[in-house]
Amino acid sequence: MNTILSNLKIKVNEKIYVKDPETSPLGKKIVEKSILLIDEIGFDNFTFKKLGEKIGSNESSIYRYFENKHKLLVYLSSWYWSWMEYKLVFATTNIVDPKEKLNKAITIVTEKITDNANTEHINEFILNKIIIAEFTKTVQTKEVDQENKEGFFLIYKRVINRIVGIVKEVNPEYPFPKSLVSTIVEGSLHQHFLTEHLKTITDCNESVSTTEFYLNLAKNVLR
Amino acid sequence: MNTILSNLKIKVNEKIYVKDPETSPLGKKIVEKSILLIDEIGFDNFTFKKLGEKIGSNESSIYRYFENKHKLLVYLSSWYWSWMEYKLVFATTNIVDPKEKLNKAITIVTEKITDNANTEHINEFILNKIIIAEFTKTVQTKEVDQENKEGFFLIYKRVINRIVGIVKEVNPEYPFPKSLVSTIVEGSLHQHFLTEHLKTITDCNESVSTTEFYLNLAKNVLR
DNA sequence: GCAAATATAATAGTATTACTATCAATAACG
DNA sequence: CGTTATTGATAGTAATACTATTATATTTGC
Repeated sequence: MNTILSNLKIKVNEKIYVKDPETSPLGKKIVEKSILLIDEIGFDNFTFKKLGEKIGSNESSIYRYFENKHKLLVYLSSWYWSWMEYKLVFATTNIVDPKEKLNKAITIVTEKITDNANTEHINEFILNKIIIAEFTKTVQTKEVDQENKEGFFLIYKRVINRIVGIVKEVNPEYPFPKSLVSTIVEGSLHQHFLTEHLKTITDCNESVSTTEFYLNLAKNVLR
Repeated sequence: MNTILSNLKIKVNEKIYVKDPETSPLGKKIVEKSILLIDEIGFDNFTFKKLGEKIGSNESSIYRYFENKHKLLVYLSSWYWSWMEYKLVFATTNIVDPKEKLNKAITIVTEKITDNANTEHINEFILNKIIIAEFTKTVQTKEVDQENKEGFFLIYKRVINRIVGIVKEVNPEYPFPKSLVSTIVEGSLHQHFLTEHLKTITDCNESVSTTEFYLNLAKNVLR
């Protein structure tokens, strides 16, 4: 899979950026180093000025790619969920048994990323850390309805609904497939966060356990 | 219950504030109006200057109560979860059957607040809206470990673990009680958010449905 | 190979945010 | 009635979140 992914260009909604960062070395550097810097100091403390210093480039140059740091985070999230979608499709095609397919899908979206799947300038391991720590901030803003209308969260919603399709195959009678999947996807990010920071309210302790919890949950709910 | 609650003073960790807002009219006004203003413009756009204008008071006076807006939000959250804890305790004492007790508990924490339980200066209906929209921001910061050590999230964790106790009564064999409860509590806030803003990835549409979904989920998982 | 177009860097500047400090005015309390 | 605590007003600083302008590279198209 690695080789396939390394050749694949992940498409992100054009409205998210001013100029496509994939089209220039500086753009790629912005993406690459912003991931590292957000992980290092947190999104709240992250500024374009600090990023400029980090990449030896000018603040104003970064503004030519992204309007503001919020949009940059939306871009990184979109990239992440787009990447997830590819992983999902790859892992589930040709599997006939719906239950097995669902287990694969849940595993993909709930497991912690431990390896870096060699996309040249994007460190998936660290990007996953950012998504765990900051993803809800991309949607939880006053502008969510406007941005949703503009398609900023399309890929995320598509990932959810792809899994919803599998859930319906497993049990067409189950009345809450969408809520179940959005609970699993969002919830697993939250469980990873708790594992790291608020250990007393989670049973998950390594990468395996969060996935185990949700595999068990889905099995029980859909039988 | 309303009358009991209106007499009750909810206790919040002293480290969260500079001066206890409950001890003065200005303090109460800060709490009251900050809830309205955060709901109105969102936490990201909320500033002490704007709040000062809104309450006809000086920015610097607000700083005498709260170090910064983050701490104010942590205060509001603590108040909210403390209130939840009271509601939980009231609704579940004297119920013998663990299953019934759990159903009551899940209902309390997952239902949308529709009435204002007459705490003089706090509008619980709007506070609930803020928690839905902004709660994760209180924990998802770079300072979470330090603040957790200082006990900023104690009440929240106590609410979770109180319900965990009931889950264990219902099914002592179930291996993930903490993750289940933290998924339900956090997840229900998320579902309420989706219902409001990203309707295509949730089945919940009114207050009832979110609770129904989680009641059903818990029943299936714990049988 | 050179002109034209494009991308980047450097600098400056503005409005807002997130505070801190100081001092005067007022209210509360014993 | 005087002390103390509380609030208000003003000022000031450093950082943030940008925008605008101009100079300098770099690319590319003919």
